[in-house]
Amino acid sequence: MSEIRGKPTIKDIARLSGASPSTVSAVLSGTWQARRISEATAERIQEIAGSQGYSTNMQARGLRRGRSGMVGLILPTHDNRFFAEMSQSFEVEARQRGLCPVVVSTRRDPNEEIRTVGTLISYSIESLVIAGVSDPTAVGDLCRLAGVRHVYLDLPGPDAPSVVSDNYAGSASLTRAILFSRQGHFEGLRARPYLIGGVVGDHASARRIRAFRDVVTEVCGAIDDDQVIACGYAPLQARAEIDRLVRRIGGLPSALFVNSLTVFEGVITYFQTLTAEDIQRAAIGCYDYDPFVSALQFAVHMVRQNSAEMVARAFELIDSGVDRPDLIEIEPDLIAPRSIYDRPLSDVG
Amino acid sequence: MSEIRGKPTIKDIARLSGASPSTVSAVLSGTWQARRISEATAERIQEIAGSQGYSTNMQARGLRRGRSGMVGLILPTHDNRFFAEMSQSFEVEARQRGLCPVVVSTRRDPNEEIRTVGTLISYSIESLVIAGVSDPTAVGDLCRLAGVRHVYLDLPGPDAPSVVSDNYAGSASLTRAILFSRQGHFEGLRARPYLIGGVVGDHASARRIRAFRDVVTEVCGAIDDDQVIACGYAPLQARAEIDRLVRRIGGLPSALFVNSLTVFEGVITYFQTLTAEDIQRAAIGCYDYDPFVSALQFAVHMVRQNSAEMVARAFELIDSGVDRPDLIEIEPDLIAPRSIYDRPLSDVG
DNA sequence: ATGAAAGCGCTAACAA
DNA sequence: TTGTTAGCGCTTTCAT
Repeated sequence: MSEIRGKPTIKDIARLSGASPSTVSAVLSGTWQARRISEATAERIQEIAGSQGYSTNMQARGLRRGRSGMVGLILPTHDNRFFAEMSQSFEVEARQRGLCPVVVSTRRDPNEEIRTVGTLISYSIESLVIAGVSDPTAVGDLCRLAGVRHVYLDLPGPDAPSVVSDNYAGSASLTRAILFSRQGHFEGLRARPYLIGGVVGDHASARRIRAFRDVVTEVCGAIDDDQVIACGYAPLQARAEIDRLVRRIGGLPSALFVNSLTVFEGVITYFQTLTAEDIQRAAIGCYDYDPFVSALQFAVHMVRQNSAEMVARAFELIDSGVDRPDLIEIEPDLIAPRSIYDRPLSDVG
Repeated sequence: MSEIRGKPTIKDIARLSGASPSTVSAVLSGTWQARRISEATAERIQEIAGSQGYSTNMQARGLRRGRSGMVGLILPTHDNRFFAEMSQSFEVEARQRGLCPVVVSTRRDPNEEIRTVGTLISYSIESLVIAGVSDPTAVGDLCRLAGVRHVYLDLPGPDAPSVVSDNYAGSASLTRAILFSRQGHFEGLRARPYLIGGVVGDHASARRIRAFRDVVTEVCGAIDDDQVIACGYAPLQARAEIDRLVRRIGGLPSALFVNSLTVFEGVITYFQTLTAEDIQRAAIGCYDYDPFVSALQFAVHMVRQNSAEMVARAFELIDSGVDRPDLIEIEPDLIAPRSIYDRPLSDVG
């Protein structure tokens, strides 16, 4: 029994089994049926490989085959229920395909985005799911140059297929929900509904804002530009803006549409300075879902994007090799306040 | 100007620049000072590489150098504020070191754990941070066999250094906090404090439970075994157990120590069936922090583990090459109810 | 049914 | 200061 220095390689297994490296390779990579290697040989090799603790060196395989077996997911941040759910689904889909999932966050920072995509390309990522980057064009260019198949998620990109939430439909439902659960006794500017958060330039916000405007116009008869406060997604900014709004109109409005969880974090921060009654009088909606938000001291209508479905569709697009910049919209669910228990909980802890 | 078929390689740049592949390699991998290559040559090569959109093939480099430049983090789930914060810190630390972070979740599933670690090893991961796996011994064995440096996080392992929260201290503070904010008018079994969640066998739970018992004994004079319900970390299980408890003792107890966010998710699920008054009468504590929990309709004392510090220490251990199974404990913070705003918000959205 | 040999892109001796 | 060469571990024709 000859000694092996480090991790066993195909050569070691070949020597130990009396077969050639190429035979061992075929057996260990599962292509031995096609190469018509005898079952006996295959079993012997697998036996030895197992007992030696052999595991394929994916760097070598990747180099030789010209691909790596890795798929990437780019997120703005892990620290958010919506994106975290995406990660979970992404891992499931990747593993189902025998691929290695690599999830990275880039904090909506354009430099970080291109640097990170560059890194992934260096590692010969096979395909990339791009969720919520700030500069899809730059990222897409990099991918195209490197021949990396890619799909946009959540926010569409210009040069490849995109899977997004049906932002118009979701926003329309949410807007209706908060409008119809408004309470009376609001006067002046406070009687009007407001939307806070998001970036006017981005597709999701644009659609959500349009739906908000449409529904508000339909229900209330009119809408002013200042009822839409697209102050980005950062909590701190949102807090400042909600503060300004409250000062300007003399209190919370009758209805408030909060455009994403991160914005909601900022808003809730500000709410702590108000009394519970003040808050409870307002009808609050949030485009995105978090189970704990479901249980807050005031009712929050939420839109839960179907991240599992979105990720699944993204993978289908990658599998099928489509690269036209189609836009696929997935309808989200409207979640009634305090209805956390209508949906199955995760059994993971 | 000669044509290049696919992605440019070092050979292409060599040809284009009139230098040799090894010179190009030295320049492009930043070791050219040591090789005393002239600044002029270096600049010329960098120029050309830039204009050709060259990027290092990390699979080739990794294969040649015998390491990959990747570090891994194994989590139970992304879908949890504590672990999500870990991911964020992990990425920062990894990138600071020029490494590529790979974060994967394994859902506390022993098979998934070993399969995933196997995959990472196949990819020649350089080191691994292992947070909250169910079978540290199996995972550690794999790493050791493959010569992968590793550090345990959150839950200690037997064969390598571990960085964990100071569970005893954190739990003692939290227990005190809820005991001292109990309200009167509880009789019989309901007057007693209870702890729910966790696994008796695991280090974190063991320490937290011990502290809970010590402090309860100190403050209340005694504690019964049935005041500790170590029912695992799964939300569904926790819901069932809290339900049983309430039936058994006739309502919520005066004080409830919830051992982790996932358990809290289950508990809050059950709370929805109670009235706000019922809940508000109980003093609730949660070992772990979530900003939205801070804003619930009832006060929750929380322990916020210092995940940034924990991750930083884990990397220091990896950097320094220590592999004795030392245990490093990082003191967590006690967060008073509704004090979300004492801490800086993320500015990421 | 199996082996020999070339080569993926890069780096590190060793030469010059 | 730079070039030549060998080889990391694997896969894949092509031969037999």
